[in-house]
Amino acid sequence: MATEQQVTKGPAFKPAHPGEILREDVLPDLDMPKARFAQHLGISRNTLYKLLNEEQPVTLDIALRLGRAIGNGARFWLALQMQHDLWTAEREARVDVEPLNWKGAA
Amino acid sequence: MATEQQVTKGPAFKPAHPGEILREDVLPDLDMPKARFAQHLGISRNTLYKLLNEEQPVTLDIALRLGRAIGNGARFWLALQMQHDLWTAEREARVDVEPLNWKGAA
DNA sequence: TTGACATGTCATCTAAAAGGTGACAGTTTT
DNA sequence: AAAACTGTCACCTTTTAGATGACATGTCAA
Repeated sequence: MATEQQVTKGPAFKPAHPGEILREDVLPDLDMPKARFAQHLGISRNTLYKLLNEEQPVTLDIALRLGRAIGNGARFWLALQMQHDLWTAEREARVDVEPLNWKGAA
Repeated sequence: MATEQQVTKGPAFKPAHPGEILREDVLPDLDMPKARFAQHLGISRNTLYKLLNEEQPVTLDIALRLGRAIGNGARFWLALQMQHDLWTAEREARVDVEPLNWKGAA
């Protein structure tokens, strides 16, 4: 019999990068120039730029800042990033590890 | 009126570091020397050591490996790490950011 | 029209951190 | 006793988040 994998099957579609949410949902409603927004968050204009362009992830630190500023908690942004990373890695990364057979196995 | 914070109030107790779970729950039941376990995961003995001693986090990469080997999916280990990081950071990190008032605010 | 601010974008530097290698002494197993 | 496992360290390398600074545009009010 085949050794079944795929324990937690993720969402069918690529979860949005936090930058997307930020760029498409938050920023438009937020009436504030990006430059000032960055400044308000206490990060550099450049970092915000990369974030919005999905070139850089939402870090723990940045999640905390977004959580405070926008008001939905750090967890939201961090989880969002995690979903995204997981989804990507799960179908890109070539991790060659065999499932172990042990007492506590499912 | 006071500007209410605390959007997602986390767990009351410090969420376990993945290393703890690994060390206390998994490894004992798993009948295998740590050295071999590390080797099986495709990581160095040293990295496993630091992980078990909670000196190093479960990375995306390592989460994938644990997920495969142990059989509960990467998400479990990664989320575990996130909980832990969040909890810690939320009460250690001094992030000085004001809540914004905007259209889409809660 | 000129100046103050905004933007997109890049190149560069740094500080941190994950992870490997190699070593050592000590213990357990065969 | 030899072989294998352990805890633990001191490195070294590579990657990466993030800052700074710069430049060319673009917009807009005075």
